[in-house]
Parts: sequence; C-alpha cells; structure tokens
Amino acid sequence: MKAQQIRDTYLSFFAERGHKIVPSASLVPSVHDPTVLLTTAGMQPFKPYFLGRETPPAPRLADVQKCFRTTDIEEVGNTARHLTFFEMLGNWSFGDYFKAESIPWGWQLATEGFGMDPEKIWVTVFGGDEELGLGPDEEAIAIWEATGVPAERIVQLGRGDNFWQGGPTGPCGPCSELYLDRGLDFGGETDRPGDDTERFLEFWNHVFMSYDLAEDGALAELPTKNIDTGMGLDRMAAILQDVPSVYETDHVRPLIDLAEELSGRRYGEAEAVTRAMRIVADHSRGAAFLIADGVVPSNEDRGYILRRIMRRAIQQGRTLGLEAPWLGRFSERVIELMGDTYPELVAERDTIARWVGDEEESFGRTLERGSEMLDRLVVEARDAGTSWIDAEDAFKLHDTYGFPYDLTKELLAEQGLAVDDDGFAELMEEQRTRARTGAATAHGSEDTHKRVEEFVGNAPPTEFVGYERLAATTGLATIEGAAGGSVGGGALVKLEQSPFYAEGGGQVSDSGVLTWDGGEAEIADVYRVGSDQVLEIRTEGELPAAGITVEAVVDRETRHATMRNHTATHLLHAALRERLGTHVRQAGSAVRPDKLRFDFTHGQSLSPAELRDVEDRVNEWIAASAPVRWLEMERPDAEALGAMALFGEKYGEWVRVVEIEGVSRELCGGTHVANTAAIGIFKVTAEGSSAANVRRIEAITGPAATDYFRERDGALREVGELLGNPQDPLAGARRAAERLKEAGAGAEQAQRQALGEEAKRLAGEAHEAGGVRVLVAGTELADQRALLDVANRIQSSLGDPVVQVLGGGDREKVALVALASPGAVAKGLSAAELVRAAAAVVGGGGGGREDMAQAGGRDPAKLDDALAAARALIEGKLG
RNA sequence: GGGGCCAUAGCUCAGAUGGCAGAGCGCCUGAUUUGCAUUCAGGAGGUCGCCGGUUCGAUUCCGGCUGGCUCCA
Repeated sequence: MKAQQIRDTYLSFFAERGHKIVPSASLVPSVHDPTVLLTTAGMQPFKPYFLGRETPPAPRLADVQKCFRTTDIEEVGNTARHLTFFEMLGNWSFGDYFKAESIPWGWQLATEGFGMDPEKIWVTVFGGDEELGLGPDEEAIAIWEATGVPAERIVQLGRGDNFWQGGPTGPCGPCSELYLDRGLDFGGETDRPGDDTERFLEFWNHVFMSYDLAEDGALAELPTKNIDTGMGLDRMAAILQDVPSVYETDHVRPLIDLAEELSGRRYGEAEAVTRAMRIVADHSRGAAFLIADGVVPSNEDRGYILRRIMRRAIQQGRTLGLEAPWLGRFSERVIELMGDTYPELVAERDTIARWVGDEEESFGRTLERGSEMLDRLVVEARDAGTSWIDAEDAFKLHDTYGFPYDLTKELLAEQGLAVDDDGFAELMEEQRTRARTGAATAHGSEDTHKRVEEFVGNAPPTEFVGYERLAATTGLATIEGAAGGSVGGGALVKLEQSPFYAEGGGQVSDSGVLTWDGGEAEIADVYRVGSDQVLEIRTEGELPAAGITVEAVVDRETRHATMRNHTATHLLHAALRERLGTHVRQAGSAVRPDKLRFDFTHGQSLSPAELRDVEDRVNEWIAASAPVRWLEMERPDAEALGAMALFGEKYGEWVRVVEIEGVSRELCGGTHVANTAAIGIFKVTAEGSSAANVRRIEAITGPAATDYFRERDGALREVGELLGNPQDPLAGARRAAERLKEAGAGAEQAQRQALGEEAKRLAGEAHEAGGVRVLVAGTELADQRALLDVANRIQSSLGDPVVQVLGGGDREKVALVALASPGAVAKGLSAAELVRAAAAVVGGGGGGREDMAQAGGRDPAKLDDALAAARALIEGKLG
C-alpha cells in the first residue's frame, strides 16, 4: 500500500466515524506556544484544546501532521527507522469518545483497513505504577479482550513505556500500543513487545488522557477525558510495503534513487554509502518542508536546525562524490513526491530553491576556509613530528569556523594523522553545559503571565468589539483582589465587552480609560489569553467594584496612528515581495503608534535603489486610495483566496482576512484603516538586519512622517543659513567643502614647508662626535608626528651615521622622538634607550625600536634636562 | 538565551609585546608590444568598522555598539 493510500485510508476511516479531517498544522508552532521550536509530535497543535484553553473545531478530529525532531539526529542513517522529518497520523477526541471506541477502531483499521494479520498483532497496556498509585489498566485490557485479542498477546508495561505525560505536570494518562510481530527471523521465542529487540515493531500508540498531574505528584481525574493517538506514516508504509526500512518506501526511495543516479554509487554497497544516502534523503526532505513553512537558514533557533540538517546533508553528499550544486535536485524531487499532499511545497518552490542554493554555496566557502586551516595544522604537526593534532584545534575548527568534525577526522586520516576523540567530546560537553546554564538564567515576566492566566478564568470570555467601535458601555465582569472600595493603584479586570485591542500579531495594545460613576482608571495594559483578554488598570482613586457599569474608551489618536502603521505594514510586505521575490516572508513585526518595524526573510541588505522602489510602491498604493476590507471566513476559504498566511496559525477555525484591494490579502487579527489614503505618507527610516537572513525595516507614516520631513527641512534650512546660502544649502555645502579642502591642502603645504625649514635649521645644529653626526635639540613642534617628520627629513639630509633626539610639546606635555640611522645603530646607539633615558627626566615613559623610538612626559620645564641626559648618554656611547 | 572568531587600500588578505601601515590583484601614467593574466618603470588610493576607556603614545590592550562568520541550547 502506497503512502498516499495509507493517508487516505486512515483519514476516510475516521471521517466515516464522525471525525472532522483537519489539514496538517505548520512545522512552526503557534506564536502562542513558545515552549517548542518546531512541531515535534502529532498532538502538539492540539495542546490548547487538551489544556482547555481553546475550543476545538469539532469534538473528534483526524489528521496527518508533519513533524520534525532532532533529538535522534545522530541515529539518522544508522538505523532503519530514525528520521528527522516524519508524518504522524492521528485521531483525536476532546471529551468525546474514549477507550471503548478508540481500541476497537484501532484493531479494525489495522486488520481490515490495512489488512494486517490479526495473529501478528500484539498490544501493550499500562501495568500500573506504585508511585502514581495506579493499578493495571483493567478497562483497556477488558476492551482489548472483548475486541478479540487473546490475553497472551496483551502485555502489561510500566510507567516508562505505557504511561504518557506531556511534561512534568499537566494532562497525562495510560496508553496502549499496537505492535507487529515480525517473527522469529527478527528475535527470539521469548521476546515480548517492549523488549529491546527487533522482533516487535510498534506502529500505533493510543493515549488515554485521564488525569492532571500536579506538582506534588498527585493525580486528579480530568473533567473530560481525551483520546490522542499517533501512527507513524513512514513506519507504517515500511510495514505495509514489506521493505526493511523507512528509506525504501514509495515516498522516500525515489530520493535514494536520485542519490544513486547522481553519484554512480549503489545503496547498500557499503555501510557508509547507505548511511550517507539515507541522511541525504531524510535531511533534504526536512529542509524542503521547513523552508516551505517559512524557516530560513540562520545561526539561531529553528533557522539553525534547518542550517544544520542542510549542512549535514551537503557533507554526506560530498562523501558520495556528488558535485555541487546538487542539493536543489533533491528538494525538487521532494516537491514532486510530496507536493500533491502538501501544496505549500509547490507554492514555495522558488523560495526552497533559493535558500537551498544559498546554503550550499555558503557552506562551500566554510569548507574551503576550514580546509586551508586544517592544512596549516597538518603542516605544523609534521614539523613538530607528531602524528596527531590537538583536540582544541579540531574543536576550534568546528566551533568557531563550522568545519565538520567528521571531515576533520577524514582528511587527517588521509594524511595518516589522528585527533583525540575523547578530548573533543569533552570540549563539546563543556560547550553544552555552558549554553544550558546560560539559558537557565533567562526569563523575566513569568510572574505577570501566571497571574493573568489564573485570573482569566474568573469570568466568561470578554467579547472584543474594538474592530467596529472605539468605546463601549459595558459591565465590569470581575476585578482582581478584594471587591470594591479597596485602595487605589493597579488591578486586573475583565469586561463583558471590550473595545481595547490586546497585543497580538505584532500590534501593540490599545491605551485608553475606563470611567464609572465616581471614578476613572487608565488602561495600563491589555493581556491576550487565547481569544480572551484581561485588562490591567491604574487609578489614583478607588478601584471599581465588580458588577458595575463602566464606560470603556480607547485613546482615539494613538489607535488611529497604530491602524495606519498596521495597514502600511501590509503594503510594505506586499511591496517587498513584489520587488525582491516571494522568498520574502514576514519574520516578525511591531506595529506601534509612533512607528512600525517589519522583519522579513531576505539574504542581503537592500540596495538604495531597492529601498527607494519599495518606498515608492507603498506610497503609490497609498495615493491610489485602495479600500481595505476585513472579513471572517473558514481558513480553507481564505487559502483559496490566496491569503498570505504567517506561520503558526491554527486550523479549522474562523480566520480574519484583511484585504487591501488590488494589493494583498493577509490573515491578520489587527486593526486597519478603511482606506490606504488614510496612511497619508510612508517613509522608511532604517534598514538593517536582526538575524542571519532576516532584514529589518523601520518606517513611519502620516503625521509622524510629516514631522520627520519638517524636521529635516528645518535642519537643511539652518545648514543653508550657516553656509550663507539659504536658497540652496547643497550648493553652499559644496562650496564650503571645497574651500575646506583647499584650506586643508594649503595648511598642509604650509606645514610641510615649515617642517622642511625647521629640519634645515636643525640640521645645521648637528655636530660630530666619534664619526657620527649628533643632533639633540628642543623644538617648538607640538606633537610626535611632526617631530618624527622633521627627524626623518634631517636623517635623509645628513646621510648615514646620524643620531637624533628631538624634543617638543606644549605647556602640559612633552614629546620626544629619537632616530638612529643604521650606521649609528651599528655603533651601539639605540633610539629606544635614548628616548627612555630622556623621558625618565620629564616624568614619562616611552619606547620603540633601536632605529626609531617615541616617548612622552608631563614636565615641560625639565625638557632641557632631559635632552642633556640624552646628550650625555650619546657622548658616553661614542666616548 | 550562552559562547568562539572576524572587520586593515576598489578586491583577497598579511601585520606588530603598544612606537614611521604593508603585499598580491585591480586602477592611473609612461615605455614595451599581442599566443592568452605581455613585460618593465613610476604613481594614486587608508578615519586600520563606530563610540568610549587605559597610556606619553592605541590600528594593536580593555569595555560597549554595528555588521559578518560559527558552535551550542
């Protein structure tokens, strides 16, 4: 059975049983779940539903979910099963059906749907755990038996195997797994599921989410029990296609074929070849999917995960002898293989090709540079007569220059050299520890977050009315702390209806006021909790009591400014994609009343021409007075309209689409002006980068932009006045610059001439001693540069054996320079020695080389004494 | 989030324990002349990334910032 048939069979089986089929969520988790970098498990996108934070689109769902996990990345290629990118089939019940349905359906789908031999299916159930205070899952055992599984094929396992928990606390419960018995060829007679053997292959886990685990380890029954199941598509395909590994299934094997074709090697011809081909196949799949979901190669977070798998793939391809660039060929094939199931691959084809190509190129540079450094290390080792290089050097090559350790070892082996593996591992571990301890010290406002989370449940969800209105007369649903009449200050409150926008989608919270009979409070912050919100208010007077009627009013001016900036952000996004390409994708955004900031994926800084074009385009759209509309619709409808999705959206629910006529459609929950003309004017104020491959643009609109131009204009006028040409400051500046240059050149010329004359004068003061011309003199020159210049002139005019010590300076400081020509040096004179002796007298220090030295001092009154000391030293030497 | 490295002429890079800033290529001028980077001679070109600090003196040492590379989480 082909992979696609497996997906179809699974989904239609559950669709027939009342499940709503939802599409795979993005590999990039929702922005509201910052705890994970990537979607690592099938249940992850459903977490808000399991935690009761949000309502699922239907009580029973089924899906195929893209997943990406790097915990076992080292194992990829070595085993038949490990993958970083994989798909999980799942069926889900949110307080709907439970074990009595889930178990028989599992059996039915495995045997009838997938046609597996019932005799070969074993199951495991939770066998109880003392610490948890739970006995064996008798309920599950009874259902399995009733379904027709003989008792001897039902195996009880402990907490480690058959008890699921998502974290140290929170929802958890027993689970039950289905195993395929692959027979005695793969293990012994007495082997059982859960043993560390190859005979039994787990293919489907059913989690019965039943309890809430508290911090003290106590279990509380969940009010509604849930089902969470997961079946690895790739593993299932391997089973049903009767192939020995996930790499030989119909949806992965073509990548191996491509590796064979391009390299001329054969899969299976050697262990290293098999491993390399598997890694290339897995990682190229993962890379294509990550990029399609908006991840961009970078040196941090998920971008780094992407870079790492691309580089591992490239490195492995290199061992196969593939000639760069080739990684793009693999992403192309991934798109061919999976594009029908995952249309985002097709939509992002250009983007995938671009980033993959970029990375292959930049990694090529990294390898080249590393090779050169390694060559030097090899030569050093040879010279030192050793047969190894230091672990520190190998580590530095890896850590600082990104040169793969494998490659270091391989290249060294070719030269008959080795590295200290243990030493390397040790350094690596040190680095990990450092990173971990560093990471632990992060996190700041956890407290507020917790406080808000706890408070939000005290009243029914607040209805947000801020799209339509900027004010509302509504009830104060609840207030934090003692009710009414308590002291002033701050408190959390919830309204029945609220016109206040809660920070989200990059747009900041609204400011405003709350007034009621006998009091008023300022809105200090608005917290978003799912689709609900909590207000933090501040007042000088008394806090209001719950239940009263309040007037909630948004600060109109700042909200309008924010709306202008938000709509302008959409225009900017569209203009960037138009001008730079569709690889441009929003990577972060801050919409505030005073300015907007937009981060987007792009490899290079924008040229002045690009920036100008983008700015022009946005202003064109503003001038065109394009109407802006927003409407709510089901997500698939939005996609059908071509709405640009950001990462991390959830599915199945109503989404809000903001459409700027003739420009763009984006999924967006923010507030917008009704017509682009309201933005007035758009001006970019800064362009820079925020991370590798992510650029950041800051811009202003409307009155802020007008102010900006006025300020510039004023400054320019002032410049013009200062330069005596108010009508044309630029011409004034040009003329001034020219004069300055001429004046500078003239001054320099004069200076040179003066120095030349000074040199000539001083040269005449030189006398001869012991066959060397000697000049020790004080001058009017203020700095060492001038002194040195003069000394150089004197040396070239007096010829070789000459020694000089010149002094100068101002009222506070003494400057000294000594120069000794080669002949003078040969006679034992040292400029450094002379200058030091002189400097000591004027309370300073100095030094330099034998032929040239400089020094300074703080006591100008003693300059003559210092020069006398130098003179004495010279005479002593030449004596 | 925590580390490491880098930033010097248009380009690729060298450099010094802190003491006159360099090479190759490119560019300009002159000569030579055309088997593929023709040769030779001469020349221009620098805020040694930016801001502070230490020092008589900082391109060099220290701190911060900006940008790039890289490892780990």
